[in-house]
Formats: sequence, structure tokens, C-alpha cells
Amino acid sequence: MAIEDNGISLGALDTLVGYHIRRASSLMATDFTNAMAGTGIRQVLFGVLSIIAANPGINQSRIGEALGIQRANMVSLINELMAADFLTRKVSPDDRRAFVFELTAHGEHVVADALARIRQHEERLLSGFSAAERALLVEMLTRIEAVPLE
Amino acid sequence: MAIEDNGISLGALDTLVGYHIRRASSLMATDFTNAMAGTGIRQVLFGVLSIIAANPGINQSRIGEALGIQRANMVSLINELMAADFLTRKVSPDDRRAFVFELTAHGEHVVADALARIRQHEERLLSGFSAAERALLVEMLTRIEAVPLE
DNA sequence: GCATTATGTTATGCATGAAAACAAAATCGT
DNA sequence: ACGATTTTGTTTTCATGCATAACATAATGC
Repeated sequence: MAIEDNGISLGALDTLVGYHIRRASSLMATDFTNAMAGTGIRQVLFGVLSIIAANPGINQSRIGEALGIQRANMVSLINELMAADFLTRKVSPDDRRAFVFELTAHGEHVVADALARIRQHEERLLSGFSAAERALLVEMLTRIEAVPLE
Repeated sequence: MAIEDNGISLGALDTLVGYHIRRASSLMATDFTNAMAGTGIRQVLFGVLSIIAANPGINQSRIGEALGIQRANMVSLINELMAADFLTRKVSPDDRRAFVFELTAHGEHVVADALARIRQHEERLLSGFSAAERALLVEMLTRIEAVPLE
């Protein structure tokens, strides 16, 4: 059983993939927050913006579907992004219940800026990884994401 | 840019390691919760128990240090585990401010049961991974954990 | 045309994590 | 030995994330 720098053993956690994913996720989230300080962009919000940028005209439910966010929790996220003038929202011509979204010019700019910061942030945390290693890591994580939970 | 099963593109997210770690973490957390239903054990609680099991006599601050949990947030976790009779807490002979912890017999039993469930849960989500791949994944994640955030 | 499903919404609860401030004890520096 | 500093556990508070239930309105299926 490996002993950490601080002399504390992780015990069973040491070999649990889930634990290390959780820790890495928390760590990256913290650095992400720091990297985005002052921009008002959080991980989820960037996710939503990225989906809209790549799928203009997408509706709320499908954004949530892509990101694993429930319909109910999408509402306040969209409100937040609308209030910040990152999005335009129109009633779908095909479905009067649904809204379709696009980025505003301001939103486009913010996404570009955020992306630059995020790339620096990832570079900072993944400087020890070659491009091939990063791709391999993403590929492995994607395989986990692909597992159905019943 | 890759298109997902549902026909929605992830856009910039697609190549961001942080996004995939976040998604995998959330996914594993959900399945963990299901796997532990009825036991009262959550990811954090198992973490604390595992640290105590591997380092009997450890104090509260150092548990938090090992897991990246702040002192303030350790308090209610410990209270919860004490209330469930998983732990014994004694004042440290070396430091009258500090408590030292050990698992109760009940706690030992619960950890063993939880670990069995967790191994099944990991097996379920990582069935597509060889032992070498799992080790590689953990090794890569550990390298991220090792990066100082200033 | 009626039952069912989909979309967006409100409200609520629980869990996580960060921050500030505190008392009591230990440690450090001189 | 004594005063300043640090450490330990604690309370309180806040922001965020994620889940569930229930609802009105619109679309779809039979």
C-alpha cells in the first residue's frame, strides 16, 4: 500500500479508480475556478456555451442531454447566461414549447476568451503529459462515460 | 469535431481533459450512490473510513489533509460516522486539542462490506479495462493530483 | 379526439466545498 | 520562562451542484 508524501496511507482508496477520478476532478475544478476568476464563467456554464456554439439552434432539453444536466437544472443556468447577454433565445419555429439558442456576439467573445484561459489551465495541470497521453486519457475517460448504468 | 450518439457536438469540450474527468467523476459518483443504497455510506465517508482503517490513531486534521477536505468540513463527517458507531474517538495522549480515531468492530465490518460493493461497482464501470489499463489510468490521474496549484 | 409524451418551469432538499472567525492548546523564538 | 505564533477542532454562512416531484402548455400517437 503506497504511502503519500505526508506519511498517510490511502488504504483501500489507493487502488480505487473512482477515488482518483474524484480527486483529479475536484483539483481541476478548483484550478478552473481560479483560472476563470472575474469572468463569471463556471465549468457548467462553459459547457452550456460550448454546446450552443457547436450546435446553434439547439434547445434546452438537448443541451442538458448532451451534458448530463436535468431539465429542471437547466433553467437557472440559461437564465444566468441570458442575464449576462451571452445568449439569444427564440421560440422554436418547429415547436412552440421549445426555445432555440444562439450565442450573441458578446457570448462568442466570452467563449473565445474563456477557451484561451482553459487551455492555459489545462496546460498548467497537464504539462507532464504528452499529446498522446492526453488523448489516451480522454479516450479512457470516454470509455467510462459510455458505460450504461442500467 | 466528434459528434455524439445523440447527434450533438461537444464543441470545444470534446478535447478538454477537465470536462471528461468531470463527466466520468459524476458518472461514477452516481453509480457509487446506487451501489451503496441503504448502507449510509457516501464517497466521502468511505474515504474517511479508509484513511482511518489504514492509519489508526490518526487525527481529524490529517484525515482531511490526506483527502483534501478542510478542517471545518471534517467536523460533520466525523459526527456522522460517530453517530453511526463506526468510529471511536479519544483525546490524543500527545495533544489535548486533538482526537485520535479508530474503527469500531462495526466500522470494520461496514468498511469490508462497502469495499466489496465498491469493487463490484468499479468492475461494472471498468469492465472494458484491463488491469494494466486501470493501473495506467490511476497513474495518470495521480500525476494530475501531484501538480501544485500555487 | 383523447391519452400519452415532451418542454420548460417552480419549488425543495441534500451534499459538497470554501471562507471567516473563535477558544483552547501546543510550539516557537528569544 | 514568557509572549507571539501556529495548530486543532468548532460554528456559521454561503455558493454550487445534482435529484425529485409536480405543473401548464404544446406536440405526438393511437
